[in-house]
Amino acid sequence: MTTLKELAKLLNISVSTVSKALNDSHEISENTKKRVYELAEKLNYKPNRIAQQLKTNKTKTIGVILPTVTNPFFAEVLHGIETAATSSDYDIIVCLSNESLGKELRSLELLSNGSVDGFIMAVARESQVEEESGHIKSVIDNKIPVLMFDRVVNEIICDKVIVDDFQSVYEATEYLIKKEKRKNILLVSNIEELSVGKLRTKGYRKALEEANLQPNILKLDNVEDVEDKIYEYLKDNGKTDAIISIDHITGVIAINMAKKLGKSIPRDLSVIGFGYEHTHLLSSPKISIIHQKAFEIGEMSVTLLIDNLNTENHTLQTIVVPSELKFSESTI
Amino acid sequence: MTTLKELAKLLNISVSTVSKALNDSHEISENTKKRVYELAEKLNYKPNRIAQQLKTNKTKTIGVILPTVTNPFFAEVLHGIETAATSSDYDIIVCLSNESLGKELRSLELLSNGSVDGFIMAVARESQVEEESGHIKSVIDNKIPVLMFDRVVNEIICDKVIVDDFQSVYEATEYLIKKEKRKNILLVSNIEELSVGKLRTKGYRKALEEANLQPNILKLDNVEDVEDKIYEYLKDNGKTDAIISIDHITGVIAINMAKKLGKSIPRDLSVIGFGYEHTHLLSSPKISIIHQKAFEIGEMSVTLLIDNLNTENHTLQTIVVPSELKFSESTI
DNA sequence: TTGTAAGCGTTATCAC
DNA sequence: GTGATAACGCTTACAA
Repeated sequence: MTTLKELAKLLNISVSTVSKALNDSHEISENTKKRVYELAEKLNYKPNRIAQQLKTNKTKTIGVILPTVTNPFFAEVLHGIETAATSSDYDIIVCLSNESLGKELRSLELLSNGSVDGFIMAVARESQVEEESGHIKSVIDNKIPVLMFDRVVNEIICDKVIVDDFQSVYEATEYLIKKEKRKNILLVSNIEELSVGKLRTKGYRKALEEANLQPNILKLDNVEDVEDKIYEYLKDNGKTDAIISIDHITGVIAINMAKKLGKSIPRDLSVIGFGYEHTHLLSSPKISIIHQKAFEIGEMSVTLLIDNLNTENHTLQTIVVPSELKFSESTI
Repeated sequence: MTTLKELAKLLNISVSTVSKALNDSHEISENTKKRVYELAEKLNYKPNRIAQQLKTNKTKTIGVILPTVTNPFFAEVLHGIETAATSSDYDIIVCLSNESLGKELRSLELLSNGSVDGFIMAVARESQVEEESGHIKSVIDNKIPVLMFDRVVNEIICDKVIVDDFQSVYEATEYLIKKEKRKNILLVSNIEELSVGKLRTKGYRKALEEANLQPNILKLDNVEDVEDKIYEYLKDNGKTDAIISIDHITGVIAINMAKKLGKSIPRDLSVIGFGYEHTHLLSSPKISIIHQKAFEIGEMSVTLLIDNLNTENHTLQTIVVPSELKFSESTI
């Protein structure tokens, strides 16, 4: 790679002159600038990023720690993060915790050595279950800003971008009760142990309580037997007239199982699930979805973190990104 | 952040002694080492990564450029890449081209300034359509190793990790013809312009040709009207007795549409699609899938690239990762 | 307008 | 066993 030194030597001027010329300093004559530009162009000179980082003590890099990226929600958030970061001239280093506390901890530690200016993260499942967050606190204590999104830790004070988990499910449930006159609404959940899962279930319970209806919750822990479990439940509980799935997959499966049992959707059964960009394409009849604005969550996270990095008196805040209830044509 | 200098000052010894002690040099006395270790531990000293990178001229970072990450295939590849990179002590900087040539070009350029030791990439759709690859060649000419996976450019000579696109579809088609005695096999495709799409279609054609059957190809360009197009096709072509989808989404939709038309699967219609980890969960009856080993592709890519980075006489190679034909219970 | 020199935090060479 | 010094490539007072 071409360096300033090489350019300087070839042009018979000093390194600092070259540096200033390339930074378009007013100190340098137009003539010299021109000579420098041309040679730099010719030799395809690019300032060494590492050296700049060392000098300025800024990496312009964000560490992004995600539980997984095969879940479309996190994939879409990553998309938003990458887009916003790029447009602010930041790079992102991505680590996947695979829902493991240990991996999350190691990633944070490894990148806390000057590799990144700050972190954007969603807490690993294990960290939430174990209620362990000392590793995150320690990063913040070391003056490296952290932003948490979606799955957050209440005890930790930092910027947060969250979804209206409680509210969206509350409203969806209320809609089923009031508009569609449903009385036996089943909640299907495979994320009960996550902060977001708890909030969503809470929203469901609240709406039912207000209508004096009984909650029915089907907890699933193993993705592989979801089909059977739902099928059995629907067979044994013929009165079920609506299903709310609080994840992005069991809703589609519920529709398939209901069809298998000869139920007409949405006449006999309404189904609302969480979903993202293409979820609706995969079910027929179309599932109604609570659409989390994952891309926007990613974008907002970057904006907020960068503000924290660049603003002297940044005030920590929690932003709630409202979800959008998207009714399928057939349900409405 | 604590630096060597600070440790040195506090211990009243020189920076170089501290450095050597921390690197467990035999030159340093056990006693000194102990004092250094303890203070470093206490002050949570971590060697500044940027300084090390500048010194060694190695970033231990891989630039990963993906067309998108909301496609489960690329998400899973990324998972494999992250896993393998982490276990080899490499970080990854992720850029998404969003299928755009311009973005791909800018990402490559931006990271070619010493930010990464090498690249792993799948070419953007636009780059393939426009047959533009000068930007990639120029990176390689600058002595930065590039590894391409899945979507590759034949003209560029570099390490490659690819899928057996031709072979897998050829075999799947052959299976439908010979074992299931299907005669009217439809190929559904929304990736016709990609190198991988062309290869898959070729495999299909070859198998049909050998059996003296006519190809029927339904090209879809807009995800939103896939349902209607498939529905119409199946309605107008009642003799269709098998469908091969060469992407990861239209197969599931085809099953839904066939059911809507009252067809029995797999009796009236066999469906084989491309799929990944959880694809089969989303359809009922279960779709048969050509399972691309996305995670392994990611892992292999990292292994091969790192070998290139660290081996003096690395020989460029192309690795083919065979797919696995997974028949649903109901089809077999 | 240009150049000198110090410094970012680390490692490595060489002297003491 | 320990320390002084230079170097990686860049930026930036300060000097000329």
